[in-house]
Amino acid sequence: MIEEPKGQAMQLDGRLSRMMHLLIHMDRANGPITSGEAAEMLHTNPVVIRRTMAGLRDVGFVRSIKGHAGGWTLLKPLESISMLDVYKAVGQPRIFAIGLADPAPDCLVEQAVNASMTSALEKAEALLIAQLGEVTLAAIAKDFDRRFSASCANSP
Amino acid sequence: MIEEPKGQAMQLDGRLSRMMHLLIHMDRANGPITSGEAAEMLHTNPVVIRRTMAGLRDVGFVRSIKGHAGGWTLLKPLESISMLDVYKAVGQPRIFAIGLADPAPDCLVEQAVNASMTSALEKAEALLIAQLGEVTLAAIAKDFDRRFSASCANSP
DNA sequence: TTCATATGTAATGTCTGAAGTTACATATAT
DNA sequence: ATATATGTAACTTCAGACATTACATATGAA
Repeated sequence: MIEEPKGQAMQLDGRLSRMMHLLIHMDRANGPITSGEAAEMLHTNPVVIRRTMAGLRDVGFVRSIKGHAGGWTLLKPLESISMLDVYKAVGQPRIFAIGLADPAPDCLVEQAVNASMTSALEKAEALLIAQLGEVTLAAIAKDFDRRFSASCANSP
Repeated sequence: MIEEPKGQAMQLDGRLSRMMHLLIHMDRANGPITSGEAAEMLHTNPVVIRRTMAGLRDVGFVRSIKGHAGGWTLLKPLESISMLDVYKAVGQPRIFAIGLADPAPDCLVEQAVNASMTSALEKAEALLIAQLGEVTLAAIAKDFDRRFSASCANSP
C-alpha cells in the first residue's frame, strides 16, 4: 500500500474558519488572550494572528491592548456576530478557485460562455453568502457545547 | 456597506471556461482544429491546449489525430454536453478558494466551526453543480447566435 | 527609570497549483 | 524523406496565504 503524503491539503484561505474558531475561544476566556496564546490554539504564528485580527478590530468586534497584561478581548456578544460578519471583517476573501479565463473577451463565443459561467457562480455565491449570514457564532458555540457534553458522556 | 477591492484576474482555474469556449468553436469548424489554432483562440499555448484537452478525449468528447491534416475534432453534439460534463472531464478542479484551516482538528470548538463551514460550502457547491448540469453547450452556442445577430444589427 | 511583555508592521521566505515554455519523441499525410 | 501534428516530460513563472524575522512602540510593575 502506498502511503499518501497528505501532510496538508491545498492552499485554502483559512482566515474565516480560523477567526471564527478564535472568537469563540475568546468568548470562553476570562481575560485577554495574547497573540501567542491564540497562535497556539490555531497552530500558527503570533504575527499571523495579529495580521488577521486587525480586520476584526477595525470593525469593532475585538480590542487589542499592548504591553503587560495586554492581548485581545471580545467586545460584542457571539449572538451579534454571524459567519458573514467575520467573512467581511477578514476582507471578503475570494470565494471561488475556478473562474473565467478572460473576464472581458472580444470573442462573442467566449462572452456567451462567460455569461453562463458567471450566472452559475453568482447563484452559488449568493447561496453561500446567505448561508453565512444565517449562522451566528453563538449557534456554533452552542453546537460546541453539545459536542462537549457528548464527549464527556463517554468518560467515567 | 463594505466596498470590495476587487482587482484584476488572480490565479483562477480557467480550464472549464476555456474548454467550453473551445468546444463551441470546434462545433462551428469544418475540419479538425490544431492545438496551435486553438491556442490562438484562447490566447494561450498549444501545450496547454493538449494538456487540458486530454481529459476531454479520455471521456470521448473529442478525438485527436496526429500528423498532417491532424488536430482535434468534436465527436458529440453540443446538446449532449453540459457544463458539468466539461467540469468533470477537466478533472473536477477545486471549486472554493476558502475552506477549513484544519479538516480534522482535535479541538471541539474547531470541529463545530468546521461543521458549520462545511455545511454552508456543501450547499453552495451542490447548487453550483446543479447549475452546471442544467446548461448544455448547445444552449450557450444559441446564446452566442443571439449575441452575434445583435452585433450585426449595428452594422450596415 | 528600567525592564519584561505585548502589539504593530515591514520585509522576507515558503509552499502550492495553474499556466506558460522548451525540448524532444512519435505518428502521419504528401 | 519531410513537413506537420500530437504526447509528454521537465522545467519556469506567477499569485496569494501563511510562516518567520526583525524591530519599533506601548504599557504595567519593580
